[in-house]
Amino acid sequence: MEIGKNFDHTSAEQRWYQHWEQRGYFHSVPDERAAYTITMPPPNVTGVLHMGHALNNSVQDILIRRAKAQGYNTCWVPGTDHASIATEAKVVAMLREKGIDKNALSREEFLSYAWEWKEKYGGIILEQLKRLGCALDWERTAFTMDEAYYRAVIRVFVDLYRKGRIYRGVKMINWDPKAKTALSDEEVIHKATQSKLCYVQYALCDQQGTPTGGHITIATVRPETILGDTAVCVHPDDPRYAHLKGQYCLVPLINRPIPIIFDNYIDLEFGTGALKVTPAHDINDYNLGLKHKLAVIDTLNEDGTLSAAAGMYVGQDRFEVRKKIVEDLKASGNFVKEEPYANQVGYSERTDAVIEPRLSMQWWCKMEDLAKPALEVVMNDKIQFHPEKFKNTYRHWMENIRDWCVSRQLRWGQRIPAWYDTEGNMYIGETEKDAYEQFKSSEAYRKKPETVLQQDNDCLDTWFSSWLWPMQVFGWNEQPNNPDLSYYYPTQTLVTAPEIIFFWVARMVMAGEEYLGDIPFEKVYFTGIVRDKQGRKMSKSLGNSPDLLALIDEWGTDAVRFSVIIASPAGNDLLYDESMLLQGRNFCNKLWNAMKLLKMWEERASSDTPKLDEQFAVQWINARIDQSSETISKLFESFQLSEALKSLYSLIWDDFCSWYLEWVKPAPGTTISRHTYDQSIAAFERLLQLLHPFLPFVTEEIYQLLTTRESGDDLMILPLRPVTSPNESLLADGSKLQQIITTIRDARAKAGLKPKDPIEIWVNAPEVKLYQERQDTILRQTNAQALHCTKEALEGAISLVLHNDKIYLKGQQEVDTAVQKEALQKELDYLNGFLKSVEQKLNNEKFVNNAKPEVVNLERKKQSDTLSRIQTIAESLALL
RNA sequence: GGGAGCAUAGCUCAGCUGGUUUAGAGCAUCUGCCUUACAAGCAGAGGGUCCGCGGUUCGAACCCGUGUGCUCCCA
Repeated sequence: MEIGKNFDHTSAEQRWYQHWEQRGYFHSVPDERAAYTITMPPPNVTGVLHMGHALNNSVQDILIRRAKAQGYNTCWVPGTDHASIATEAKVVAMLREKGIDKNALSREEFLSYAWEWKEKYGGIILEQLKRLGCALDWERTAFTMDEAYYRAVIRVFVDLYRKGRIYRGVKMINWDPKAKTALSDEEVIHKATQSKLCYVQYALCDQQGTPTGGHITIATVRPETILGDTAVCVHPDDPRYAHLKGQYCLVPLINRPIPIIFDNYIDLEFGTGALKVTPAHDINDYNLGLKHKLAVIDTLNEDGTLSAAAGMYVGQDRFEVRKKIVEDLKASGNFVKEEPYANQVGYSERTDAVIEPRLSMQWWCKMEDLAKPALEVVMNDKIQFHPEKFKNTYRHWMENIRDWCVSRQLRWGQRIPAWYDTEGNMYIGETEKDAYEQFKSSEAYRKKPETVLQQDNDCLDTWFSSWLWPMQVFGWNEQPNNPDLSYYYPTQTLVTAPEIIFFWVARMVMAGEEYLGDIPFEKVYFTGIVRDKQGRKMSKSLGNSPDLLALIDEWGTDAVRFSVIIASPAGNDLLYDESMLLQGRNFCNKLWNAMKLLKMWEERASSDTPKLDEQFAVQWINARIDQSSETISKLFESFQLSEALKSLYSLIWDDFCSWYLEWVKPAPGTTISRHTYDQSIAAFERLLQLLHPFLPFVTEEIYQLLTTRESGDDLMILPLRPVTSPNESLLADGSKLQQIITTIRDARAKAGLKPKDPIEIWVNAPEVKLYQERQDTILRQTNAQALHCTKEALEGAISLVLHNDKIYLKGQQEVDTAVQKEALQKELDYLNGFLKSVEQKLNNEKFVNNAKPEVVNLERKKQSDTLSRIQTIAESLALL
């Protein structure tokens, strides 16, 4: 195969993904190995790949590929979430385009459109994950509305109902008038909003509504709710209103008499200290209403227009009415004034409509008992959170948990398995047949056996299905003891965004504990939030999220993965900067070129015994790889993937390419020993293997091109060798050799010597072994002609000091002693300053007495090292 | 209003239970190189009041207090 100038990501990505899949590397079946399992957070079936998915799934893929190389039986389960609100909105919009009104359709008709939509668009995001290189077990792809999954959700609902944890009741809920559905507290986004605080006066009256003279002024930001007022409340200790005990006042415009009540809930400082009470439209007012047994007048329809109960403005939008009523209050003389007021207003996460607190009959799940064990397993680290700080967030929520509103006024989802007879009696069962069985033994049946039961119209919250994800993807409902579930559950790691810690993470823990008596995952890694360069969260509405597939097309998957991972330190936000793509692509190219270089040597390999310098280089690079492997293992344990990638980047670029390959590179016209060549290939393979989880395509492609492989010899499944401790003395020698070379190059550059200007090196050092043994390498790397050891100072030479070694360089030009002096003097000044700080410590009795002996010894060693360096430099300086 | 977190080079971040230096890396910047793998490159360099103030300690980027600024979560 012809090797191109650069890495061609387009063909490599297609080829290798297909190859891995065909070879069955993605699929897992239980065996004797330990399992490493991840169930992917199912993206919305409506979704398309965005930066958040790219980060999240790159991380999971890295963990999976690494675990596979470590010998685990890895299983990464893909799937999608039916996303009731988002999908229903999409389907409604599609119908509207076709000129079809959702409400004109029967449930069955609507659902058939919804399924049609799902079949057509629902798999897009999963296909996109293939482009990202994700090693997913496609044979296990799950969907939260699959038939079996549906049954599991219904079973859990019925079970919780029978345990008394699920109940039906009227409560104040967050109503989304646009989607016409209830939202949980978690789906409401509070935003600071500039509102107007209106002061309105209510005329005082008697119980019958006859004005008694005078009035009371209230303040409100929601004047349109005035028509639903059923009381005015003041603080019992407020002297301004003490005389109004037992009195009434009139609701403006409609002149309904309402009582003035007293409650210390009132904030004396706010507004006028008098609060209008609208139990139907405010949660606090609702609670006041319960306490004082106030009437409830619901003045709003489900679409946010005013209802007949309002008596005025019927059918008009709440925000229109807010404007109109102010005008009408002005006309009626009730309006006092208005002032600007900054408050928090709730918006729907899905539709961005202003949330309306609304009383409504909903299904609820009691959380207290479920929360208890779920809190405990996180607090005692049976489930580990990374970063740990999220334990606090988790505990805070769990300890203040409120009942979960599990019903949604939608059709797309699991329909609530409750049936009603004509008298409103309720029968809960997994099937309609169950419900009829119950009905048949009821009093209602005896009276009216011909009754047709009606099923509840609502469906369940999507999270009420996804909380079963890690169990149900392995067929929990069909058979709780099935081999897959026993083998893969608990899963090892969950990778998700902190935003859904309550929605999803907490609830999965609850479901796992409740139904399997075990945690669903051992570790949770929370990734950061993806932000743009300016620090703004990437979102569809801001339009600041790049088109991922376009990025992949242009830069390649590996470069995209590189850019995403390198910029996201464990658990911190990711500030996405496209310049990282360039770095990623250049890195792929660097690898490509290293391969090209090695391949060029192949035909120059000889049967000669390796030179000593080659042997050293091979041993050294392997020691460096040993050392990095150890570091990387530790970094993986704490999910420090960006650090791991950085260390690999530098190991490959600096140590392998810039140092190692130069050290073993055969001079033009000469050969390389076969042994060294093979060892170089082997070292490169080790590097590719370590890098593979991060950049799967370029590494596999190069691995395959490096040498002829047997079928099935693929990098993706190559077992990683166990971590061994590096040979420290080799590392020290390598590092010293690098310093010698860098010091000489630096001096050359500073002295204005061109790379081609010949020089000779003299070394006056206490220990010259390394200089002598690695002479060839030093000469080649510094473009020097000869290296001599000496015990004398050399006059008229460039004078350098490295630790305690004096190095002299002699070229053909005169040496500028002034520059030399300046450099040495600068170094001397630094060392003197340093020595002073060390001696300050050592002269401090308290330090010598209190500090640990090894710390004191360290300071002593610093002192003597520095003293001898100072002496060495002073000597060199004296000769200039 | 309640809670959590952050502040280190121009940018993004490391810096473990306080002691290997007068604080590191990548990117960006500057200088010199078209050296036959790579200019998508090579060889070098410069760059910091570790947010301010106070305290604990023989010793503080690190611990405590406080102020300032920012972010997130909850109400």
